[in-house]
Amino acid sequence: MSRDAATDPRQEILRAAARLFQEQGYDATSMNDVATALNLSKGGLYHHFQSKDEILFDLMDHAMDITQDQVLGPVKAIADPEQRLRTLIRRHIAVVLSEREREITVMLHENHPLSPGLRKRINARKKEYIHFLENLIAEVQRTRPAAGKPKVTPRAAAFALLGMINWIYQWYRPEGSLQEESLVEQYTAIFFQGAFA
Amino acid sequence: MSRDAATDPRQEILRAAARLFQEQGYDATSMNDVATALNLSKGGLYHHFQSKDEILFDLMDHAMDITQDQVLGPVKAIADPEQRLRTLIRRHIAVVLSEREREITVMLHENHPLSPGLRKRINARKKEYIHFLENLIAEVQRTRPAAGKPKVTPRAAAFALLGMINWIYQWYRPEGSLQEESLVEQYTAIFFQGAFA
DNA sequence: CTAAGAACCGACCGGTCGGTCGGGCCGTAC
DNA sequence: GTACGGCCCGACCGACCGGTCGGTTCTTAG
Repeated sequence: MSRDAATDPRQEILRAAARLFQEQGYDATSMNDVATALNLSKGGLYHHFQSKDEILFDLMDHAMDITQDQVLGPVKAIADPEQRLRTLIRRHIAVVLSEREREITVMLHENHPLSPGLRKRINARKKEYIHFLENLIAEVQRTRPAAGKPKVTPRAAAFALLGMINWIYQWYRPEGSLQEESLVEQYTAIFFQGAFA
Repeated sequence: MSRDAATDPRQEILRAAARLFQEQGYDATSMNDVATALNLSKGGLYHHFQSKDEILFDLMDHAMDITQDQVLGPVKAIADPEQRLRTLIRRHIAVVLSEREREITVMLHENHPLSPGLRKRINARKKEYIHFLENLIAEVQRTRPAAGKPKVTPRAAAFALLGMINWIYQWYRPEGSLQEESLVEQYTAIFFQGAFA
């Protein structure tokens, strides 16, 4: 039978590594740090992973899985384009802020040179997300009869939205005054109507 | 008499280091790399800087100087709040995209642990920028009589705008189809009226 | 019980890193 | 001339890194 996810050693290692990479950065975290955090020796750690890069890749790939499951999947089930976009914003912010899903911020920040093959796989998944968002924005634009033709291309709008949200990890502190729910509403308002509506 | 800026060895070193840090990252760039890029030995390099951290700090401090000179300074001279904000967006984007000012992206991306004292100085300058932007947005909100009270706080709007712009370095390629002028107009439009105006 | 394989340990390796140091070169002052 | 300081070289150091390896312990199937 398959492994219980809670005690699968690879999953545990990935969780610990994600925490350390997020706190100290990938380069500043040694394999010894990861092993020690798990009450393991470095040799023991290498029994489960072949290399440090493999850990990073698995982490990033897992981060894309999370995005797929928590954002893209649920969102695709929504019929109305505008509601679909609003939900995407809400869920994307939720994933970035999630304490449990530290892989996401690691993936957003680290751009350590993986082997070209692995790098391509991650980039392909990122691009898939961008294109989905781009198409979704284009769809919403079509349902909203603007006065003239819209000034903003779906592509630029997609990058702007991703920037707004993906930058949050740089300044957000859970103990701060700006809470998740308020953030979702305000960012949604800015993207749909601007900061001065 | 004071040094000519073009031949000041410290400035030359900072330029070279900025280029390498941007291309390969701070950790992945050795002092030997920096020295070699300048046809210098590592020992010679250490004649001008005491440590690698000192280079990084000077780089970041210089990046804040550039922001001061190229963005904050010129913008403060503009009387009309809305024009002031529009110019800030334009100039902030210009600085992030500037090929000559690589210090900026290094500062945006690297968060290597500097000594607490140095770190505080950089953070203080960043906060000063944020507060200026926050106040400017509040001022524009006052000049624009919104229907009800504005839904968006100046603080959230400031972070959203900074995220949009500071994230650009993650995806922008000068040879791409989206050019600086178009980017400025579209980002400005999104921030003022949303993506669907 | 035994045997086998997974899990793990800890010593170790080659290499690289940031940083040091003693000394050499060279323009300038006297 | 010579003494001196700025500038620079290149050999070197200790620490640490990612990764390896031979061997030990634990688990489990038969």
